[in-house]
Amino acid sequence: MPENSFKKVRTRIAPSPTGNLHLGTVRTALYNLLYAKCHDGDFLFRLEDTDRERSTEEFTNEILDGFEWLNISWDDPSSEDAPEGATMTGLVEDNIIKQSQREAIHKNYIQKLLDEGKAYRCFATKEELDALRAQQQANKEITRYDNRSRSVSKEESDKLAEEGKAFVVRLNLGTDRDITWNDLVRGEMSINTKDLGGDPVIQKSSGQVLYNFAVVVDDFAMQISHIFRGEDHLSNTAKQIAIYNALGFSVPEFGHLPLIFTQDKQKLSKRKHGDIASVNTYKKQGYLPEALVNYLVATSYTDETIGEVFTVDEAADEFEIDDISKSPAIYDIKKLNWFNREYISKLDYSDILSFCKDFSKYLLANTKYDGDKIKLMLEGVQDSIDKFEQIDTHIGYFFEDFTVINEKEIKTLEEGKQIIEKILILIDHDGINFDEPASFKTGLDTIGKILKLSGKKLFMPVRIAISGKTSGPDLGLIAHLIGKEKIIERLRIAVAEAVKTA
RNA sequence: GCCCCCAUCGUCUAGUGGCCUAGGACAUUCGGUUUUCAUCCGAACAACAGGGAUUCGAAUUCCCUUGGGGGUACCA
Repeated sequence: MPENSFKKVRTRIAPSPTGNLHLGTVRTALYNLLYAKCHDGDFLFRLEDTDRERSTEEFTNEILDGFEWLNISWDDPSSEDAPEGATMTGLVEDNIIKQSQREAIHKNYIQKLLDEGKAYRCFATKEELDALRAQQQANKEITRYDNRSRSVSKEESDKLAEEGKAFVVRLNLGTDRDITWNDLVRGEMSINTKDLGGDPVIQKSSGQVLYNFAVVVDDFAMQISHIFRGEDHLSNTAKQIAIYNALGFSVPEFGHLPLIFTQDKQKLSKRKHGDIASVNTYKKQGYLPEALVNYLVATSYTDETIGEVFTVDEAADEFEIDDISKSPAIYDIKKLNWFNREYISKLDYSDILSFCKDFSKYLLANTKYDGDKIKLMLEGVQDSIDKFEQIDTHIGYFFEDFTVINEKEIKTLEEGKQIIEKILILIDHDGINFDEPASFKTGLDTIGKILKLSGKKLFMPVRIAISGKTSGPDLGLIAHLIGKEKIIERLRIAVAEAVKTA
């Protein structure tokens, strides 16, 4: 573990309730959680709800529900072994620290910086700043704030403020200075203050404190020792380190994680890529939280000893920050589906049943089948579903009649007409016992011998006739579940269809 | 524009100077098992972006080029 002055490893996830829970947020949370767990540290949660215009209660609940569904929980920041001096201000129910509860504290620190001359008021109007930018563009210069208000005297500044002139507060970054840190994922990092766009605003003219500032005050107050976040925060980190220094706080360790990309190699964003970025989508489609979590951790992280399929606890035992990749990971829904299948196939029947019930209109309205038959039915399709949303397409024919419209399938029916007719005769002579799943198959076997047919040629027409599909569980099982009467009906229809089109 | 980051099969990655004619997983294709289906098993396909340098030896170190991405707010 890298050394710093913090007494204990404490990490956090700090989502902002300005949108629904994002896959990237979850992955960031997971790596922070894993790092804390493998160092016997704490993993905390802070809600960054200071943007009053965009933050909503609805998003807050959605984020919290999402984490709960994923079984990601955080520690109590006020627990007995919390580091000395760690704040409890802003702590609300469920171990959540709300940033909006800490505004007074943020403002005190702004004032402190102002008093110490490390920050200053900037009275430049929007028009002034626009003109500056236009001028810089005309001169082909880099557009950035020129730190003009640094030179305003303290007296002047106080006077203007007293007169009620609007101002923002900016942090004095100094001149041409490299801000460096040893990034836990990327190694030595260095960003020059002149590339930061001028002295950053830390308090808006409305009096509201800005993200970069509030984060630093809160992270230090919470005694956060390690911060893992997306690499899109790289330049924020430079500004934040400057703020840590100005405030005289010890600086935590930073690690910048690779981003998740979409197929088109853009940052996975809710705005551009819609639902696929939102955790809720996966919940609604019937993914298992364990599978989603596993997939998310496994992109950008591999460990030979735990392999591909693992739980958070298993990963926490072996977690090494060095095993995190530096390059972005392209989001691959097929791989996620594979993970989900893996987890579904391992589920106990009671879980299968309860998930299927949540996603199936047929099971909801079921009066046809008893519990034993439902069990046979669901176990028959368990291995073939990617996500529970698909359940009804796999079991629909057990509940509802269908029409074969696919030309290829109709052709198969025609070709197998004789087989189907023979089965009907066999059933008519009580040659098949529908109480026995094996019986139907034995009957087919006999017919196959008579007609000198086997394999696909023998089975596929029957499969299509009784299920309307080319794949599914064992034929004997299907016949057993659907029952004599219905099977006869479907076989007769199939013969009629074959005749009609022949 | 400027700053920063990244670069191995289609995708996720293993690989930290010789064990690499580059390994695994997903996907794809083809076989086998299951007389059908699913599963399972086997196989095939397929990559070190390019150029220099260092070295007896480079996917691995350094430099350049190229490509991709991120940032550049009184958002978080």
